[in-house]
Amino acid sequence: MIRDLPSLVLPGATLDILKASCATCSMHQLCLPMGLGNEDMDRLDQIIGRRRKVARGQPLFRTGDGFQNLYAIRLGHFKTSQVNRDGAEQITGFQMAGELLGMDAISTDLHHCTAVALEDSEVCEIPFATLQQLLAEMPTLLRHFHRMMSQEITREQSVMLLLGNMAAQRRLAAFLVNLSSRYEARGYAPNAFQLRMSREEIGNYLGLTIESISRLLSKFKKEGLIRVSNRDITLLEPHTLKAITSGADPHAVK
Amino acid sequence: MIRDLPSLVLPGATLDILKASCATCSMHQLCLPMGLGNEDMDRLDQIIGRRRKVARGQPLFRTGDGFQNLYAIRLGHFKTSQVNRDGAEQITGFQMAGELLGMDAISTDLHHCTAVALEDSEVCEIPFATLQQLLAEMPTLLRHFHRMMSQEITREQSVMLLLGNMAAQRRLAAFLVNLSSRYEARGYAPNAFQLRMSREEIGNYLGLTIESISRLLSKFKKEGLIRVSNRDITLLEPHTLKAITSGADPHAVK
DNA sequence: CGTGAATTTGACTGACATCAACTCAGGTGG
DNA sequence: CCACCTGAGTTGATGTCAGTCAAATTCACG
Repeated sequence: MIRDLPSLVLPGATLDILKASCATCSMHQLCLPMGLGNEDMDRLDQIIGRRRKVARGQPLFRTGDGFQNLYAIRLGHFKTSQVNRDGAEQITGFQMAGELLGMDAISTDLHHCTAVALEDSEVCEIPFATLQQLLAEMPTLLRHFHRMMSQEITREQSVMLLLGNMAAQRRLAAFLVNLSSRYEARGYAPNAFQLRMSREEIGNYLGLTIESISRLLSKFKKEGLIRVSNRDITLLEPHTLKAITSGADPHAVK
Repeated sequence: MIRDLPSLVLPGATLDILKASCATCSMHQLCLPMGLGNEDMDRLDQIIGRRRKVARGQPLFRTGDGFQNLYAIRLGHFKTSQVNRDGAEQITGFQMAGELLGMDAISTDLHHCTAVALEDSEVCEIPFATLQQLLAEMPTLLRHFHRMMSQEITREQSVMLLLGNMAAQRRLAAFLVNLSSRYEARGYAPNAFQLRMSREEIGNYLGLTIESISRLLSKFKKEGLIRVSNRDITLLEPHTLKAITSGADPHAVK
């Protein structure tokens, strides 16, 4: 009845995209595997604007900025966050190479969140006006673009799921499992990677405090589920972590 | 610096759409105010499929169903929810007349959530395949469709904001204020309306228990902020409620 | 009216936050 | 090369908000 939703696992989109690369970008989501011919690909390349480097800690765009471009991350990691009226930041997502930033700005022509590089990064600017023209001419591209927006919606729903009814350790497990699957989809080792974000940022994203994150990581470590050293993480028992994500008691399993 | 984001207030999209009506639907979001000529409108009308009635408690679609149509709500209210692997429901949104359902299914051609009518309702089926063809021919419609998807993304981000860092009474205040603004946008009284969902559903949506919802409603009532009788709600001090939404202490204000 | 469901209210508990002290890594300058 | 400094992270003690459990009340509907 309940399918093995990719959406249960956190965000970031589980796209198997990125399989094709384009001249300018070497990889970005719009270079989908789904039947873009070479000719189409070339035309797409043309609209991919210049590359842009963003240094660690620098914003790619801010809440309230006018909307000109979408951005395909070529290299590096970003976080997107909103700021509450009382000044509290809420991180709404972490994005990595191959993911697309800025889709929330389409509705009002203003960015609704701020995107900041977590490390020195590089993006491709995609002028939205140009993209639109192209979409009208290329049905396959249009369809793909819609899939990507829809996927973003699904991703966010799964975060709502997490924030709405998961206990702290489930949230963290889901977070780790999600990162793992995204790295795997990109061809990296799924069970050993570097966290690009601070404990504080993880906590913010998961609706927990920095201390809770720290304690939970220690707990997982003590239980032999992971190895942690600073920001280096190794998932020793990804299967158990997935079980925790699904609500299983860590001790009941195993 | 921080704009008065509609997104801070919960979901549901604050669109001022619905201003135009179309023959089949009397109203739906695709009949945007933004410059659809009569001719375009007629063509749009043609693809709006048949109306469909959905009785209270009945699903419009379920998680895992194949994706055929988008649905514009013509009359009534719906909730969308996902089910966790351990069987717990998480409500991801409440939708009312003039809002669009099903956009999360575009990515995989499968519905990722279940939509259930909260009361006897009526929707317009919009066959997505047909819509797609039309989008390719009508740039204004395409642009509008993108806005709507983007708006859904923004809406969900604001729910994440709420679930991630708001205390219980802020969540409830935000929920009430959001409903209020959506009714207002539809031409209904903004400060007196009927809740279409149970306390349990509200609690589920806001990540709280039914008891918490009940207590908070009682508290707001005691403080003179609202009048409650069963599902009839009157916002007596919408301004104060908005202040609570933004993090102000209810007693500090006024 | 009567019966079951929904809601309210109260007492208690627990998970996570808060506050505070401490450790550690990495960088800087002498 | 080492002493120092700073910010990130860890760990512990304590507090509190919202959850849990339970009972009372009201509501919906036959």
